[in-house]
Formats: sequence, structure tokens, C-alpha cells
Amino acid sequence: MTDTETGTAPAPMGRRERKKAATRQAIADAALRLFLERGYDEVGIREIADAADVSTTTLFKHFPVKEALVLDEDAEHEARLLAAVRERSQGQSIPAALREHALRYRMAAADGDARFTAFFDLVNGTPALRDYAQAMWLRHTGALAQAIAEESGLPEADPACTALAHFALEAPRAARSHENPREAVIRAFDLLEDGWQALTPATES
Amino acid sequence: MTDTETGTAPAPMGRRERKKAATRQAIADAALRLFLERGYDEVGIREIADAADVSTTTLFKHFPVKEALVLDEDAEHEARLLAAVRERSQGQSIPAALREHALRYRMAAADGDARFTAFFDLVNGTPALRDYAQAMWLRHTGALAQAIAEESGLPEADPACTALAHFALEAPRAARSHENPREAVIRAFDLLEDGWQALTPATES
DNA sequence: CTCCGAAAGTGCAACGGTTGAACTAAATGA
DNA sequence: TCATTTAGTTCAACCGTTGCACTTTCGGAG
Repeated sequence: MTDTETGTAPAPMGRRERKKAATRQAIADAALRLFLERGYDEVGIREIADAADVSTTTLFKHFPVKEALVLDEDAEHEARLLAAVRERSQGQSIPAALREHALRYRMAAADGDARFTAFFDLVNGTPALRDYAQAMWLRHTGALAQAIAEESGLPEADPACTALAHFALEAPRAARSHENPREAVIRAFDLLEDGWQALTPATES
Repeated sequence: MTDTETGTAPAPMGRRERKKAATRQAIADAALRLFLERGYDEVGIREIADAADVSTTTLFKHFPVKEALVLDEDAEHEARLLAAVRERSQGQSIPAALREHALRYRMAAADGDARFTAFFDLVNGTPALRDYAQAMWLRHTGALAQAIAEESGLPEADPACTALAHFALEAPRAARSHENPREAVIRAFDLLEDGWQALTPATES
């Protein structure tokens, strides 16, 4: 959340952009603090704007919708997703790499620090945020499908690539209803793994 | 849409329930007419209520949200879905049966009558309605997973059943981005077909 | 038959997210 | 230095949705 040295902007920004970024950060901070304190649905937009000392109009100039106050569109997420496929270890299949990624980045790890866990719980405990997050992941379907096509040697337009991409991104959601989501995700990827193997003509490098 | 002899209520209703049903129908008719004329987003709730000569409060007593004015929760949809699995032809695999169902009931057929096509286009051309419809389908995941478990002999709690159910229901959406969605759906189910075959221990009847 | 309670419907006011319009103020760059 | 951007403001509204208090009307039990 606190973007301390996230390396997002090593480019020297002018006073203007710095102020803009500061305002944005102030809004996001205020929002997250209030949400964690009282719950997403119990905090209104106007209240957040007040806490950050801006007008609601300004708030919406920085974040298109309320959910975005919590879930920032992050280019890193997509980068990591594609990297998981492209830079997978030797001999690892594409579905296996995607499973690893899903387990690492989308299933709550009981160990992480408290701040992160609280954030995770906030998202997972609020339907609006859950849905928004899932929709964000799905927006990477096209890019992921393309990466899969390149890595597998299948024609880029092969719908099988899109299908694998979409299913892989949906797997965590499908697993959500089970007692043990991690196990369920693993099993879901078993399905994809076997199906993919049958579909792909042993072209993998 | 017009439930002329849909067989939904052969039970003799009292005057009261008949009036209620009539009001509901009047609202739905007015809404659909206006939506088709001017587009979903261009018609407000208050206007629909006026057209049906009821108050907005009454409208919301019949339909929980705006989208429901177009997409009625229909028990038949789930029944057909489960029947597709349970009453599939001899030797047909479960994924194959699901593919058939998806192609038949979820991909626009260019031939059908104009009224139906217009309705289909309205839904598919309005993001809010598309999403709502997809969410409705996904609500059948649990029931479908159970049916799959029964038919396949896998333990009912096996996440693979949920995974197959979820993926099958998501397939049409995954195919949406392609030029030829039908072909894309077919290919998506190839993936599931092969994966399922590998997972299932030849227990099928 | 009558009367009571349930349920349909009404009217109105409000809330919360979101948008538009008209405007101010500050930073930028020529 | 001046003109152009553009972040930010203020205010008012829209839209979906909900709550409240109230009326009407049907249905059933005494």
C-alpha cells in the first residue's frame, strides 16, 4: 500500500506531478485507514474526501470508482503474471507455472505480516471488492493468452490459449467455495494441466 | 418473454396472486419495450415505473435490481443445465454434454425469430446485463458440480467437479473476445474434455 | 358475515455513488 | 511575462436503491 520505494517512478517529476501524486496518496491512505477501521460499506465517499481534505470531485479525478480506492490498477501484477509463464523453470509446463503463480499471489498466506493480512481480509470479505479484483485479473486475459501462444508455439489466434488464460485466472474464484481453497486450486489446475498436455503437440521448448 | 402458456403456474391462483402477477408482467413489459426502443442505460427506473403506472417502490418489490427487469431468475435454466448432464446420450462425456448445452443455449443463433434476437442483442450489448447474466449462470455452479459428481462417481467434495462446472459456465465468456465465438467455445471445451478424461478413472457408466 | 391480519401498493424523502458545469489557482513553458 | 494547462473547488443534480408511514384490498377464521 505505502509505495515507499516501489520503484514506480524513478523519473524526476515536476512540482505539479509530485503534488498530484501526494494528493492521490493522501486520498488512498485515508480511504484504506477508514475502511480497515469500520468496513468498506460503512464509509462513504464524502467522508473519505473530507478525511483527505479534498472534494469528492477531486477524489473521482484520481480514482474512477470507489473500489479503485483499495484496488489500484497495478502494471506489476500483469508483469509478474506474464513472467510466471515466460520465465518458468525448465521442463515446467505452462499450466504448472500458472498454478504456482496463483498459489503464490492469490491465495492468502497465513504467515505474512499483519498489515498485509488485514488488507487481504478486507478485500476478500467485501463482495464489491472481490468482484472488482476478479474483474481486474480478467483484464489480463488477452495479454496472458498471447504469452501462452508464444511460449507454446500455437497460433496466436488459437482460442485454446484464451481458454487456458481465462480458466487459469478464474481458478482461484472457482476454488473459493471449498473448505480448503489451496487444495481446490491445485486440483483445478490438474484439470487444465492434463487438458493442455493433450492439446499441445509437444512443441514446448 | 411473454409467458403465454409457459406452464409455470398450472396452480389456480387467487385473485390476489393473479393481480400481483399482472402487475409484475406489466412492469417487465414496459421495461423491455423501453429498453429495446432506447437502450438499457437511457431508460431510468422512475420512467419505467411511470410507464407501468406503479411507484418505484412497487417496482422494486417485484424486481430486486434494475437488471432483473430484463433477466428473470428462471428455475428452468438450471433444470435444463442439470438435465444436459444427467440425461446425456450414451457414451457422451460430461464435458461434451456441457459443450452441447453451451452451444445451444448461450450462443446467439442467427436464425431464431427477430424478437428473440433483439433481446439477445440487448443483453449482449449492455455490459451491466452481460455481467448480471454471467453471475446468474455462475450461481448454478454448486448444483452443477453436484450433478457432475454423481454422474462421474467422483466424491461429491472433489474440487475437480466444481472446477469443471465453473469452467464450463465460464467458457462462453472466455470465447466472447474471439471473432468466431462458437469455434472458440468448442475449443475451450476440448481443453476441458481432455483434462477431464485424464482425471476421471473410467468410472462413467 | 364480519372482522382481523397479511400483503400489495403508494408517496415521499433520503442516501450513496457518480457526473457535469462553471470557476479558481497554481505551475509550466515559450 | 504572459498564455496555456491542469489540479482542484463548489454546487447542484442524476440515478439506483431503501426506509418509513400510510392506505387499500384480499383471504380466512370465528
